[in-house]
Amino acid sequence: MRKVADSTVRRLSLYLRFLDDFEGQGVETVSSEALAQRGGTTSAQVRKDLSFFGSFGKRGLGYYVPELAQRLRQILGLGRRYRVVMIGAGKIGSALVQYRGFTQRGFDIVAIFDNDPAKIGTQWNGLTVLPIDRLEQELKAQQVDMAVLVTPGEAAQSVAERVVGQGVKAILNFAPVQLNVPDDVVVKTVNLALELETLSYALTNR
Amino acid sequence: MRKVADSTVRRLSLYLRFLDDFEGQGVETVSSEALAQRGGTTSAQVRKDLSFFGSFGKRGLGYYVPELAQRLRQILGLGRRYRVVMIGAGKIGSALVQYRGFTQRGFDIVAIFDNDPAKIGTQWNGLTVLPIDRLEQELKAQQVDMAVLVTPGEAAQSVAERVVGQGVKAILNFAPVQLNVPDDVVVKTVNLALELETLSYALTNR
DNA sequence: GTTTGTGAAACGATTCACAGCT
DNA sequence: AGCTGTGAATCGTTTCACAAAC
Repeated sequence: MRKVADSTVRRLSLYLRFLDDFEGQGVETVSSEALAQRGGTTSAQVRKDLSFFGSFGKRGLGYYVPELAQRLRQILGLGRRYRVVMIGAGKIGSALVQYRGFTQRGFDIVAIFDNDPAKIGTQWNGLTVLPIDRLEQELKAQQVDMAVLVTPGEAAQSVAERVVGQGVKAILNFAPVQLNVPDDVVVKTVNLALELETLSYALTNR
Repeated sequence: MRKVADSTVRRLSLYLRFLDDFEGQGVETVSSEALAQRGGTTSAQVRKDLSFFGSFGKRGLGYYVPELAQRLRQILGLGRRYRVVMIGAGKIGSALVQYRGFTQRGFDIVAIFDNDPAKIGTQWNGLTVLPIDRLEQELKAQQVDMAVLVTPGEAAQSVAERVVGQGVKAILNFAPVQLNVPDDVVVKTVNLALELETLSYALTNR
């Protein structure tokens, strides 16, 4: 089952959200065409995406909404909760800590770190901001699945190395730099400046 | 020059950041290989990316750092400033308003809207939060290039239609929904839940 | 009759490899 | 000799189209 395109996984995640909506509206079955329309893609694309993982539909009928949702949750690894540490208690970090979607989707923030003495010791959503020196100690003390990096660009690589050194295998990176990590570590970078620049490109070239 | 892949544009934006670094270090020329290494890609990729827009290098030598940087700024449409409105003065909105990278890269936030009476009238980084009812009026009064949407999911589509109705052609969307807009409007969606789910997928399937 | 699941075809992006310039 | 610029080859993804299932 290896080697499924990133674009496919992202679409699965979208489909799951649509299924949740459909389920909320009491819809029982859904066709690949209906999912496609909601997601701005084609029915063939939907079926192909799903086909990498099995065949979940009934011909002539479509997919049972709750069943397909359940399958997708399983495929995406959402049948469990994840323990997440946040590194950087600045503006974006603070917004993320309070973001409901995190917890709702199964991601629990279990520690927050910063190196600013003014922030260390303050309370964020029930968690005390810890000094960054305590990073290794805390990662050893509690099992952690992911790190969210919200540090300045200069600090990001070194922090990444420290969390990777403690066995963390997934990083969500908001620092505007390209992180260098071993092959068995997954990094997703969200780079705002880059998104803005693709918009400015699109506005310019029309 | 039409029809350049999104992935190409994103890489150009990365290269530009590397060139800024190189320039800061006083490096005068740079090879496609050097840029490639910094960006985790290949020299052929770098040259192909640039070749869509012209030939900026000298054979046997590489590229003049300041010249190539200048060219990339031009290609990406960064030779001017953009006027941006922010819609939604919640946690993420507030973090974004204060984010330095916005202004640094040429994007000026010129108005902020919300529908929460508790927020309307408060000051955000020198701007007064306006009631969302004033949206059309303000968009008419001042030329605006982009809208950043930081509303709840339910509100996003309707707000998008309102800004598009006033002629805005670019939207940066942080609401976790798929926006439906006319073909001549560009939307970039940053969907946190989706990024988290690709990470969880990656952690699960190894 | 409807809709899935999937090989095959079409399309698009990346990599190769080398001729041509400096 | 070194490095770019670019057609040609390769690889990966999306779309087509239809037989099989209900």
